[in-house]
Amino acid sequence: MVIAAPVAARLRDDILEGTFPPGERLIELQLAERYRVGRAAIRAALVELDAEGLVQREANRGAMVRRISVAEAVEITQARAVLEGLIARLAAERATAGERDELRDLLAEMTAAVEHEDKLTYSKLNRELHGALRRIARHRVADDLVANLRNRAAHHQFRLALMPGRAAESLVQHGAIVEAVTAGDGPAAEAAMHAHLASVTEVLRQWEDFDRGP
Amino acid sequence: MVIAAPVAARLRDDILEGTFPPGERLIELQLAERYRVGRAAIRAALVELDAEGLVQREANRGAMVRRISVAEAVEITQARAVLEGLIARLAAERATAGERDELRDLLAEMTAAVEHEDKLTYSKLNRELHGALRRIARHRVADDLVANLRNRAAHHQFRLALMPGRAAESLVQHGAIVEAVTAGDGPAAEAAMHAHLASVTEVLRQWEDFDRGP
DNA sequence: GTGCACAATACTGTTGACGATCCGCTCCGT
DNA sequence: ACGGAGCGGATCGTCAACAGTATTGTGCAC
Repeated sequence: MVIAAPVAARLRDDILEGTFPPGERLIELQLAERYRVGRAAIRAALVELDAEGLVQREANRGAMVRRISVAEAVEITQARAVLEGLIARLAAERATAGERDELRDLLAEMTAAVEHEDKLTYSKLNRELHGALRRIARHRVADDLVANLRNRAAHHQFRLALMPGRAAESLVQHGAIVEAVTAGDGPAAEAAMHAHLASVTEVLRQWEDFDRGP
Repeated sequence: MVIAAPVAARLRDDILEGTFPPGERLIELQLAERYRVGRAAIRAALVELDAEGLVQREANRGAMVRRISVAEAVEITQARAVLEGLIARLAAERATAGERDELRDLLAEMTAAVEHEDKLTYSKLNRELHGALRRIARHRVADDLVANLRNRAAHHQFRLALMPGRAAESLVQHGAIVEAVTAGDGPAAEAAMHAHLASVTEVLRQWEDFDRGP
């Protein structure tokens, strides 16, 4: 995490933004040339991303961008649900006045984005809101775990954000979360976060049925 | 995870069983000789264990066994609480008749261990019970996360197991968990698991106050 | 035309050596 | 005695070359 950080970070970004789609083979020599580093640095980065679950490695067969099935995305979202529930509860207990304002501002921007039907901005603000909660909760362990889980399911998350009507539904749920957190009501914030991610899980489950349908 | 697996696994075991205590420096050349492998394999293993949080690496300064503060152990236990709560709930929903018997048997053995004041056996059965629940829940993502969190706080966990009277208190809580799971009551199982790990958190918090006391 | 043995290829895994960096220690000036 | 510059040992980071293994393509027999 320390030494290969620059290379691993660049490779991670490229994977997350789709430059290397799921299933793409990651050949050490090509990556070494692309990032202008030695093969050793690439190897270290691949080991790191493998441990993160973003990359899959097989002995003597090389590495590839990990494919996340919908079923696995459901599991990831369930794990996120309980962890972000914890984060929401702590955020409600620990938020300062300034941080509460910040959350309300973010929610206002999200509302505006929905009104303008700007899905991309909404998706970005969505990430920012969840990130703000993690920062406010000041819980390093949960923060790291959630960041990793989010990355793993990033593709499905993106697909979800583009669904028609999804942003509006999501906005209501985020409103409930922000309301509970700013009110300092931990249990309500946790419940609201659970409800939010349970609804995400539901959508994913429908895809699961659809994807393996006829 | 794949190729360095054998070396990483051996090193992990040695760290967990205390052969390399927290703070111990892990020098690549020494480890390479100890495990009869090249330095490259050691490097890969260290990167992997770094990502797991068991080892800390600094550029040009080498690796050492990560020290986990009591404060961090509290965070780890909180994260475990919500994840194992999810596991307990799923286990309650998914356990077969045979698996329910297995849980009851484990609980009976734990009761016997407490009666004989056999802390070591109790600790081992404790791990087995939590492991059985993870297996029964069939939730790969949560399983992996919890396994990792458990490893990270292993030392504190061990210290906890040796506390006088701790086993008896723990037994009651595990009884509640097993009862809820075998009854198929998901929410009750989740609540019982939360209560159990909340009590662990409480003990850790007392240590935190004590450790940095006078 | 089809199936199988076999060779060519492509990539990974490993090794050894070299250069870079950091830490502790000594030495010297004040 | 004290503090800072300089030196040396220890250890990591990187590179180039080689060996090993899986995969692909080719030719031959039938």
